[in-house]
Amino acid sequence: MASKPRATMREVAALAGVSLKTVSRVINDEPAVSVDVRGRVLKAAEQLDYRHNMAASNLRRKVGRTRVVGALLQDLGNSFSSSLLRALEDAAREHQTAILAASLDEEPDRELALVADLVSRRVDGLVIMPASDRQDYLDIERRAGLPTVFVDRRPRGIDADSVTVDNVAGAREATEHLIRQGHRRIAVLSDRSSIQTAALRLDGVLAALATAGLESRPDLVATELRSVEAAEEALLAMLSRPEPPTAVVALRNILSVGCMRALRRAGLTGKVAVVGFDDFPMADLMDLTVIRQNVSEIGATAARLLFDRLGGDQSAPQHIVVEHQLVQRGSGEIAPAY
Amino acid sequence: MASKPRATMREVAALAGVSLKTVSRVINDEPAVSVDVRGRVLKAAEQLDYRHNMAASNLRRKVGRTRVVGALLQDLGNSFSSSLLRALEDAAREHQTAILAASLDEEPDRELALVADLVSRRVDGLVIMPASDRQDYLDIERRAGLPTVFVDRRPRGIDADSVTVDNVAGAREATEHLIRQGHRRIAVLSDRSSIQTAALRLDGVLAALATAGLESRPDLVATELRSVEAAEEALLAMLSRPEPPTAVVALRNILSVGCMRALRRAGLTGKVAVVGFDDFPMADLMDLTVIRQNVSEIGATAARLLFDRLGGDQSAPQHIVVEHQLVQRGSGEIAPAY
DNA sequence: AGTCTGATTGACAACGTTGTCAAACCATAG
DNA sequence: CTATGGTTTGACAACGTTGTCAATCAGACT
Repeated sequence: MASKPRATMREVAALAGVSLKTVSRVINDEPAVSVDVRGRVLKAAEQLDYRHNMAASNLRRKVGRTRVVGALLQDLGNSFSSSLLRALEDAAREHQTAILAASLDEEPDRELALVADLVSRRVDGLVIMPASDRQDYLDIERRAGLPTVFVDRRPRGIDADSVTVDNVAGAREATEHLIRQGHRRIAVLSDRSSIQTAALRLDGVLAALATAGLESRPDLVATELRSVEAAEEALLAMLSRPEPPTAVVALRNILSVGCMRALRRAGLTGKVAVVGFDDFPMADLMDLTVIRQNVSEIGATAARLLFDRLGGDQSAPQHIVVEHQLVQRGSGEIAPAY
Repeated sequence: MASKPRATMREVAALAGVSLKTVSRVINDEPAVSVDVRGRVLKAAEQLDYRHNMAASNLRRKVGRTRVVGALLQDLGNSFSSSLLRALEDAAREHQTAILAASLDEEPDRELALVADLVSRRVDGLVIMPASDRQDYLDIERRAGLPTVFVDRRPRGIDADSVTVDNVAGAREATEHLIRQGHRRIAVLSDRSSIQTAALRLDGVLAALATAGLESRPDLVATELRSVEAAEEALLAMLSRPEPPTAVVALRNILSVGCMRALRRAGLTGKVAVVGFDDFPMADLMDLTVIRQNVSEIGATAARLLFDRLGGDQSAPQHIVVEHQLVQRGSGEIAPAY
């Protein structure tokens, strides 16, 4: 338990009877080392349990890459963020790069703090699903050579790469789909309106309603819903009012879950139509019709942009919009009950 | 785009007209600095966009902690791993520690490679859900002062802290629950048998069957199931045979999903009883009865052990077993149909 | 004025590694 | 035997920072 400090190249060199620099050469597989010296060094390193110190190495190297990128996502526990992280990881692995991951939980302060932390750790790049209003504070870091790719949300106050979906169009299509089934009283469940994606999706829903000549009914629009439970309660309240909705658009995966729970509690599963935004692992088992974002593709694309930048790509920032898709599974194809 | 290199303390010192060491003092909030010097330094640092370099700092410091821990989990995209990661993150944040996360995908080689990588990055500690048979290779690292906590699976060939559930008991209870409903032909869906948890859970099922005087029927035991699809196909095959199962124990979350899909395709949802091992976000909406592991508690406990060790705790390794729970939601309480 | 005290500041070495360059070595050719 | 040329090796500085310690300074006291 005494925890002896780790051996350094200096100690390996002493044991092998060579200079420190020769050890460095062996460890880094540089060519100009005779076979027996190489053998002696490796043996000494083995005996002392030598482990290369990447931090020291990076500090000294000319082009010191840490081979770490930061991933600042909304909530690593949510399937959207975790799927994204997984896609990033797979891409990063191909570049021998590790990922420092953290959750922002829609808190701008945490975003600032975590970016500062990652910068002081000198990560090679950043993938961020921002919680803040404006990201102009990142300009300094980008100019200092920190490539940054935005995912899920467009950057504001700064021109940087982004990978998003067309949230307005997706939400519009979800709504139009329900309108086509004959629905006129369509409820909307949305997240905090300060969140860019939430606002855009709500816009899309309202646009579709307006186009169809349906007045937007405040009593059927619930926003600022931050949890499964909040969505559940909000929808339950709507369902118990005089003119209940015959269909629901749930604008985020956890809101879809709350929605399904509410319908079940009200005994209305299969009676009230639902279209959700975001697909998730079990959605098919609940017959849930959704607007699916291809999360793997979003992640892979973001990683590609990032590593292209790290490879020296200096071209203008790109804003890639990944195709979404209406996946019909039944819940969205239910006709109005009354 | 020219990406000027970041300013160093030396440059800040030059601009502020003080020595490098004084800048260091200001940046680290050390006391013995006069107010006006402090002001000059901060202004210079601001002007040059100075960012502290943690790697260099750690290298020099006496007790150089990187304030990074590694989390080697099975699959960051799976809800079990991602929930665990989230719990670890929350605990780590309280210790101003970041997390390097990676997926092992049940590949022992990747485990070895990732551990080596994390060691060379000098992470302060390690949380690992191992993919390998034996982890004796970690002994060297532990002796060199790398605290290691195992989650979900017990260590083998090495004595280190662990946080697990009682897989045998959990699986036994799941099976007994079905037996109590009168089931005699109980199918089992299990993962690769080389995976410790899979093997233990299967043991638990077989023990329960044996105790109840039910012979284990090879035609109702499917192992080596690595995906939702594999589970789905395996169960579908069983259901189409002469003596189909009247109940199923699915020993992992994705296998539960495959199971539910198969039942739905066979038109047997609600007819065949199911108990799953592992809860997951939508399980309640599918009426799925499960053995729930308290994943947040597992993660929080693992983090507590780890940070206790980092705080100097030298006591004997602990093996904490977190309570599991049978959550009845309907699918497990269905009586045999024939 | 001279001395002391405590606060402030800076010079220098060191953390573990790699880049640079010159020295030492070896074998072969003349 | 010496000159030549290539291969192998090591001394030294440097990366950006902090620990150590000594130097300087201002003010207070004799």
